[in-house]
Amino acid sequence: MKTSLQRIQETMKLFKILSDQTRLRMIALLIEGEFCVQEISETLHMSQSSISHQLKLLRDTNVVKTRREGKNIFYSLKDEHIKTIYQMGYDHANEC
Amino acid sequence: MKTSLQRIQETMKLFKILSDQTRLRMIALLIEGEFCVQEISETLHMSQSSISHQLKLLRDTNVVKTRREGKNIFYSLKDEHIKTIYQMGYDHANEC
DNA sequence: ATTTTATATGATTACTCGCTCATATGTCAA
DNA sequence: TTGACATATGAGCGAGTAATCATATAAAAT
Repeated sequence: MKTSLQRIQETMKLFKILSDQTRLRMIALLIEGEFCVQEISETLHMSQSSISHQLKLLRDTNVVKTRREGKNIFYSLKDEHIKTIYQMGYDHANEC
Repeated sequence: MKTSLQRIQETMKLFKILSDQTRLRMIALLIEGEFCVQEISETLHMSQSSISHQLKLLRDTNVVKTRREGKNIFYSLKDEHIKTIYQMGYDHANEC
């Protein structure tokens, strides 16, 4: 049985994942489909290392899943939840 | 005309506001109604100063509005948007 | 087997952010 | 107008975090 405070902590963690520009850009990209690390890195114009670090965060919080294909590892959104919340936040933040 | 990156920045700012436990507890409280600073302070068991600092952030980002009544200043949610997003995040974070 | 390519990860650093303390501002009462 | 109460705010500190650099792991190619 979770306490009210624990539930708010879970909520906080979810929003924290979404409160970074790099991660949001990744999510926005992954909404479009499945991409490997170097594709993400090139698309966002960021180093392979920082992309990998952020992807690890998204993996650890169950936002994305991976699939290996040879040397490449392909990332995609784990489910539609994050997509829904992202789009809702996006719309609200930009409708004014 | 906003660029795609600017829109993501706006989205990031919105989620950033929601990515703190104290602010989430405040929002959860203000969903219930209108409260003055000391009421919020007592309810959350936090100092008047930290509450005021966080309320300033919520004011500056148009999440809450204020109303003075004598020595007290009453805070309430500015619109239903934040409430909707908060509840969606809350539900998603806690449904598993 | 060695090299090349793709990805992951530990350590370091610079920066951000939330709390606390002290103090300022504002309102009302005596 | 002085004091008490309510709120706001600036400075400083400590904790967390995102990018970088260097290096490790893993798969494929030669």
